[in-house]
Amino acid sequence: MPRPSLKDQRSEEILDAYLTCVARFGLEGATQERIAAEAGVKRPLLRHYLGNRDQMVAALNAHVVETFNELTDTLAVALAGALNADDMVELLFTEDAVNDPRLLLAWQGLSVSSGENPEMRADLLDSLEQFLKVLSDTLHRIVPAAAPAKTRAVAQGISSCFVTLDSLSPLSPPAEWRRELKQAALLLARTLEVPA
Amino acid sequence: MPRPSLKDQRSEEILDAYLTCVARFGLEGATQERIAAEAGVKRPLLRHYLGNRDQMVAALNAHVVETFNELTDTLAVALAGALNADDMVELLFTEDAVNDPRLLLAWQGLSVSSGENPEMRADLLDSLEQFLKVLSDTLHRIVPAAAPAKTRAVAQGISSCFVTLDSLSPLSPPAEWRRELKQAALLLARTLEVPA
DNA sequence: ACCATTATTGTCAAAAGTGACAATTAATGG
DNA sequence: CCATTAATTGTCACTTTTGACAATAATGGT
Repeated sequence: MPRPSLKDQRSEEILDAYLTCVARFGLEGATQERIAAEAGVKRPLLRHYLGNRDQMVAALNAHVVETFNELTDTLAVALAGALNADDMVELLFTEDAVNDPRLLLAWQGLSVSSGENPEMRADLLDSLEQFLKVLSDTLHRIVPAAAPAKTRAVAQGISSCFVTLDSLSPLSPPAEWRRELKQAALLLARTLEVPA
Repeated sequence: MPRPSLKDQRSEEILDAYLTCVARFGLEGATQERIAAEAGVKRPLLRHYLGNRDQMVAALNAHVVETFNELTDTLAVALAGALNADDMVELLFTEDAVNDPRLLLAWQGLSVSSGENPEMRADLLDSLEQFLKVLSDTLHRIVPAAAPAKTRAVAQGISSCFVTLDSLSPLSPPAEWRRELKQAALLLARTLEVPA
């Protein structure tokens, strides 16, 4: 009887536009007008679907965290086929889906303003911890002999290179940097395979 | 004859307060009222000393870049005494002056919103390139035999760990992460000393 | 004491952003 | 065709932020 609800679809579209704006202007710079323009809708629709500003931020946070977690899961599956450090790094730095810098930029934008919101902070931290765990577990599977602490440190370093790549994207750094960061991750991963 | 000018001192104070606010609220979230409150002055003073909003952003960018460059120079001096990879990483991750996350956070905040401002973008990129060069040169001095490309990659990786440390600070991550990132940098640096 | 210059504050108008509600349009089932 | 529900838009009031100017206070030299 009722008109069919577009809530899910429209919410996704708006959140995606929101994500774009946060990546480009920062969390506080992502005004409702910019979001609406980006999404190609009128401003009042934002409120209709996502609520007021606080609720919008919460929704974006949930969306970012969820997307990041899904990405982590996808990555975990892909990494299951990695036989050595080279495979692993190759997968990490070529996965196209991962190559959307907006997600990481929004993640960082949210994290800076998460001081007043413990829940957001915890979710963001958890999502990163989960990502680290996947890297760490993969490394452990590939090189079981390595000390856990060392494996964990390597995972942190690789994650760091990976994150840095996206966080630098607004500066459009020279193309070599991408290769260099990738190679750094590679060198780091190999340190596990060649125990001193 | 005239009243003595406090322009330099006050400008520094205000810029420091500005830096604090940008680190905490992001660039767009650093309103003049927050800055004024943080600096302990009335809002019109900001305009008196630094001009309008655009000029304030430009001034902050110049300040951040300058401070970062000075820090890089200081680091270069300190690193001149490093004899091996361990020394280098130890210096990097203990220098107290470097340990002010506000600078890096503001740097990142500025970088995301630098798309519209090519000059800012160039200055920010240069400051990071200079930092990388110091790391790279130090590594080359310590291990001259290493291939330049490899040295450069290692410098990128170490820089990445270093930057990540500060950029995560708003989430107040577990204390282990600091040690892990430090050890990742250490492992990476050592890869130069043990050529395959 | 007076002058020149600067610091500092007060105040107002304009602009941007947000919240909320009413009104209109559109689609589906009966 | 009608009723119901949701999508979509229009619009107004309120708050926040910014820009700009005037006015006052303070300081150092003459």
